Amino acid sequence: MDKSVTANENKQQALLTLERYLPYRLSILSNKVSTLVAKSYQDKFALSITEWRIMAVLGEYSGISADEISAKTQIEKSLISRAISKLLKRKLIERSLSVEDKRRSEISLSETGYAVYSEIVPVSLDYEQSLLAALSEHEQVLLSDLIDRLYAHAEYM
Amino acid sequence: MDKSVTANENKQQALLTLERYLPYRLSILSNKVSTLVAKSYQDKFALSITEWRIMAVLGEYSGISADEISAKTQIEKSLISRAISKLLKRKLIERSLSVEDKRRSEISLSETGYAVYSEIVPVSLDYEQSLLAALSEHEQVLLSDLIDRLYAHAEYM
DNA sequence: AATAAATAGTTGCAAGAGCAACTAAACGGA
DNA sequence: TCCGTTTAGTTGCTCTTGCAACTATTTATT
Repeated sequence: MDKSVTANENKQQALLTLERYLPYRLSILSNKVSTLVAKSYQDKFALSITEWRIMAVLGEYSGISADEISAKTQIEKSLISRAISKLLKRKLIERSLSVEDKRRSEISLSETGYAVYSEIVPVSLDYEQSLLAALSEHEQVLLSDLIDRLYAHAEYM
Repeated sequence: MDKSVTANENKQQALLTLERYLPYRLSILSNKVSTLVAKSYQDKFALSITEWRIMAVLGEYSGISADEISAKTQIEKSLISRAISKLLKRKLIERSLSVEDKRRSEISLSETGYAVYSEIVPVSLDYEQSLLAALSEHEQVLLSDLIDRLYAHAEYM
């Protein structure tokens, strides 16, 4: 018997074809895309995806707390805490304690951090664009919308 | 000054909004979906996502090698190797050495493994369906197509 | 046939991820 | 004001992930 003949051909069993299974396909697409983009800055700046995402939100929102970074990046707060230590050591970010709430810290990009940020952003956006070049303008908008709705629905489930 | 005011409002810098950045959005959507689906079988069968994916391909292709599983699941071969050991210990799969090629192993679901597989598949498919319920039939087809094209393009890059 | 190159699978190791326990500070009643 | 609860952040621990080195076997080259 041929090894690659499906095991289910004579069975009444519902068949799950992994290659067609949405959660799986999302996962490998996401993985491929993330590692692809990460390569564009890892050699030059030695930033992990987590670290880069933290810097990305800091580029947008300066002076926010670790918890807010966690919320915006969806990265677990212990990971944020450790990544922040690293970025502080490398002087890419700065931290000060909030006056009103001494538990809270206020984090922002340092001069160097902002320079790095400014260099990576265009590269990352270019990468996104060349990825999306596979789709028409209209399809890009569509995909964006579908992702948002799927996410909202998944969150709700 | 308001803490949440953007840091870039007065600068000529291209802005990367993480929440709108495709690689990021794909990543959190994929994560959300995977962990959601995983929950549906983890309590009952204590299978990791990796283990479940291996069993899923074995349900389709019986008697394939570790390398072929790796190719089909896109999971790194060392992870496959370790997952296989675990599944063997739990007697969910069986392994025999190929006669023609003694390096090669031929892996298939055990009786128990197939029983587990048969129980999980419908649950997983249901989950996929309830996820996709957020989209119309037409949109589902569309999404599927967009994912495929993006993936093909990313692989090509 | 002998040796080099390629392939299947395993294992070591170091980094990443995530849960949970913990400290310190702030808040919210009674 | 006092005490229980919540919140911000850190750290310990464990499991996962992924690269790279390694063994065993097979294939290719001369």
